[in-house]
Amino acid sequence: MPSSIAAELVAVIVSVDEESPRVLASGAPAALPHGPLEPQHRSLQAGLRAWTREREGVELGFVEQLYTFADVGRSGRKGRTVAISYLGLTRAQGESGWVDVYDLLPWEDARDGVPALASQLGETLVGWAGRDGERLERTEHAFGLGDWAWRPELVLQRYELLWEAGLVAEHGAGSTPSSSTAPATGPAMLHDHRRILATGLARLRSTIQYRPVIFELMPPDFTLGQLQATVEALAGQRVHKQNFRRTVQDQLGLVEPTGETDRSTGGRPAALYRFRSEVHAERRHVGTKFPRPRTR
Amino acid sequence: MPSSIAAELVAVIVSVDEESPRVLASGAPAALPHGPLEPQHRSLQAGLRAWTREREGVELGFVEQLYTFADVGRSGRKGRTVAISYLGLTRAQGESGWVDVYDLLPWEDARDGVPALASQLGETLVGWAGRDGERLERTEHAFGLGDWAWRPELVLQRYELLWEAGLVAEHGAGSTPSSSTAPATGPAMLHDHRRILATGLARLRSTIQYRPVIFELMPPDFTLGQLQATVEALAGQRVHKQNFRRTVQDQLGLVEPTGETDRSTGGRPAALYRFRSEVHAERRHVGTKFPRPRTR
DNA sequence: ACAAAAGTGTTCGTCTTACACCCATGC
DNA sequence: GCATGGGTGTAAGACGAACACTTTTGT
Repeated sequence: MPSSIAAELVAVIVSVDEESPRVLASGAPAALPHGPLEPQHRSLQAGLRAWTREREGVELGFVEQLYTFADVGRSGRKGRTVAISYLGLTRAQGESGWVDVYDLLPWEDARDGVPALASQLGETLVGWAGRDGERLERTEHAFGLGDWAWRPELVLQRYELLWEAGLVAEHGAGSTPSSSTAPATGPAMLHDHRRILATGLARLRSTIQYRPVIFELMPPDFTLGQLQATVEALAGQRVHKQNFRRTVQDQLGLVEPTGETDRSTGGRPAALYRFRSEVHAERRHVGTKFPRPRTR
Repeated sequence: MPSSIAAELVAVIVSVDEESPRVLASGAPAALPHGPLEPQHRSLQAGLRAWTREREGVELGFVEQLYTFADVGRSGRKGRTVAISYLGLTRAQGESGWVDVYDLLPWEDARDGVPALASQLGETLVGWAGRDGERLERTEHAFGLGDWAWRPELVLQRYELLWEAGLVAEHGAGSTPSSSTAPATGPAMLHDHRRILATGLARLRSTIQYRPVIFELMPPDFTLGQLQATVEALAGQRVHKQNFRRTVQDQLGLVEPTGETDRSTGGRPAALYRFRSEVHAERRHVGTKFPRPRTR
């Protein structure tokens, strides 16, 4: 007979502010929206949507299950708490409650090259790894050292290395990083919420490469420049402009021009596009592949 | 405060018998290994390994969380049961308890072309979809109809369509498929275990394309022909021989010749290879991409 | 000899990345 | 005029798929 266990939902709700990705979080230490499973909802996804609408006033577009965390001691409570985490996307950029993702994971924004903080952390981890070949290889792989290129989607691998090395703070469990030697790695979040956030960002960065979920984050009408800026904000990486435009337009039928233009861009007016809603969910597997500039 | 809920683990444990993939299952209706979360295990993965070793006598290699099922009524029990499902790979081909995956999902083996059963089911689903454009497009996409190619990894999409149309039996919930018109779609499994199996096969077929987990299923020494047969058994699809060999060998450092040969192949003796264990887990992201023959 | 499977060399075409360049607007 | 971002054509190259062919065994 199954054991009785405390179970909760934790949500990584993401929107984009043209410049940077934002996540719903509140309190001190910051906490992702979370709460118990409500028995009245037939499916978890439906429950999450209702719950986010009622409690946060946010209507979700794309929703995807992330991971179920159940390690003993993951919450402060004694005994085991199972957390089923979800990723949700919304274009509602409602006023308050949003936190810049890169304030919480400050080494993850590589739009202007790999940030100095990431390089410092990589070096620190190389020292931590010492003679341990596996640790060293994981570090070089995750942080783009040696022969490896920086790969934006390895968010979780980077976070887990930092956590193992005691370089990131987690509220409650574990010790504070030794602030003398180590660089500042951003604020702790409640329990393991920062790990859950890292899981969500990793998944999102992977997903936008092969499914056009990016449109869930855009306003109804947008320019290709805005679309590119949104992709770059999430990916934490620049993409090749000309090829990005082509890729999007060649995904025949995914977007269509509205006929209007946006003159506020500071240069030539940009044509506005909209996502073609006739495109059904399954057709959308074609994805928003984006060409990365060959850095290195 | 989190609600108290019944929680269990369900495992999709896979091995390959050169000819066909096998999964651990037992009983009537067949059930995947499952049981309550044991409070003594710190992490779920560790728990699953210990649990599989003790109860099934199987030592797992690769382990990965699949999905957490929590729909009301998914188990026979009243109220909600949360099932955290895992995929595990092993080379231990121990005697009993193994069931051929394609006995349970008989439309999924496309090694000799898309099976007649899959085509029949596709046609039946087209009828079921009727004027519903989204259903029709999902069906054509999942079953490789119209302009779409058959994609082996869409296991779950196919299963869910069949389930929605009432064409697969699930034990307890739902009705039996109307046996007069519909083709036979294999035996029911306990509760939603066949759906969980479909989730596992889908994940496995995706994973082998970009991570060399295939080696977890091979004996220590193997020929490239055996390796190819194993990939084909899982993928449910033939691959191009010459390019497969090259791809494997070009993944420099992934395999190395043992110097021995296997003369039992019926033709020219085949060189034996082994997986290079010096290759650490993180390096292994390079993957076992396999070239598919261009069918269509 | 011939069947059968192992193994090698090379061509062809597509898709990714990059480069070069023109266009339309505000200041 | 010139800075700024929008927008198009085309070439270099990597990679995937296919073809043609040789090698080594068992019967």
